[in-house]
Amino acid sequence: MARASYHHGDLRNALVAAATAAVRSGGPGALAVREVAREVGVSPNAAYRHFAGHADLLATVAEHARGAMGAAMAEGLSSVAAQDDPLALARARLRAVGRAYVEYAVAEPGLFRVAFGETPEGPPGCVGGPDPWAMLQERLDEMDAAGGLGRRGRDGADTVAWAGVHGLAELLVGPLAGLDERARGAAVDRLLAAVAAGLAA
Amino acid sequence: MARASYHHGDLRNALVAAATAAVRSGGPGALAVREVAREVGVSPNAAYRHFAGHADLLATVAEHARGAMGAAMAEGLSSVAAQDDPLALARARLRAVGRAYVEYAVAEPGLFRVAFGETPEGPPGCVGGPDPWAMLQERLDEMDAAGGLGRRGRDGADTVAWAGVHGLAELLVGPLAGLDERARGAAVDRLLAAVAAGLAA
DNA sequence: TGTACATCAGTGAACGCGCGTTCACTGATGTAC
DNA sequence: TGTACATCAGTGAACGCGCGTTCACTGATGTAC
Repeated sequence: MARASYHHGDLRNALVAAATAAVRSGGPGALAVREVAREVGVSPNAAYRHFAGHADLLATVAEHARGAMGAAMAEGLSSVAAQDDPLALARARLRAVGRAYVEYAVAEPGLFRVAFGETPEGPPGCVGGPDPWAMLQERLDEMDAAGGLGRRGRDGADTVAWAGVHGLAELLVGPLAGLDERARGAAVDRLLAAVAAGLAA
Repeated sequence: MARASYHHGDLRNALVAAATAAVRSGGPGALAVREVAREVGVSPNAAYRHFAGHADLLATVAEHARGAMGAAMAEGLSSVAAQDDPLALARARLRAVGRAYVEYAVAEPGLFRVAFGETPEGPPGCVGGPDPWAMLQERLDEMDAAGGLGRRGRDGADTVAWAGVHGLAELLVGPLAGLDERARGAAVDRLLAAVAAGLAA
């Protein structure tokens, strides 16, 4: 794995990849500039040629994690069967992105934490995939157009939907880790149904 | 602040208090055994007379934080006006504990994070106040008795309710910090309504 | 009521560690002529 | 086509730091007789 030449050639990407791997297996706290550099086979200070520092590297990992989340949601969305009833379709599409969100969190707890955790002052941003937040907005617009949002309408529907899905994801990754896959699936189903019902009321 | 005698007299509590203050202002990552000891005016290793180590101290802080959350919920509950309609009452009581949950999180983000964050292998536990989870269960039992849980009934209602409220709390403390108080209040109201509607469906 | 002694709750010093970051430097690359 | 030179992307060594934890020890407390 030792590189032949003095110049790495793709150090920035290599650093991001190694940093992502660290966060993936140990969460945000597991990211250390020195260790990432070591992993890539480069001296610690080489990283400073590509990132302002630790916080910058972590923020970059978060951007990529959000992109990956968006990609997972897009994939979930793409497998929703077409349907004549526009409301049923809109609901199915909203469910699909919601389910993908939770499943991504469970599959990648470390990346999930860094993607949507303490966001210190930075604009969200998103690299390598569609923006999860924008995808949610589109689903809710569809719901609205299909008449799936009740008395309270479109305003604030985004926060409700995001909160439900995000909360379940957090619980499944934290206090409710330990639920087996069956129980987890049931919880996801019930929560998604409740969100739809809550929005329709 | 220097203590007169060689023995502190109440070191364990003093350490917990200092540790709580540290977490309160900087989150879980801000807890350091040495600094806590310094704060209390005691040598670092004195802490090891009362706690197995860093993790034990942090877990103790988390227990107290959960107790404080339970206390906040109990207080919210106690101010719900009596009412003839049992279903309306049950809903009001559920809303009250839910609102208190979110408000506690916003008021004490550091403690909230440690209370319900990564729970590494320990049983939850709860000191200094009622158990939040138990309080939620009771509310849902009341909802059930009053006929407020719809087709899907009591099973899994706890996860749905907790997820909604917990998710909103996380968002308000993370990506949606920055919402002003008015917008936050509206989001809480709408979410609580959606949860009730979701459970009733 | 006094005293010997076990126990407990602290101290002081040190261990080894890995971190983020900066300094002055050098090997490699590519561009202008 | 060749060469001087600016620029870029790395290196090596060191800075100071604070951490968790352990060691052998000592001052204070309380209990049995």
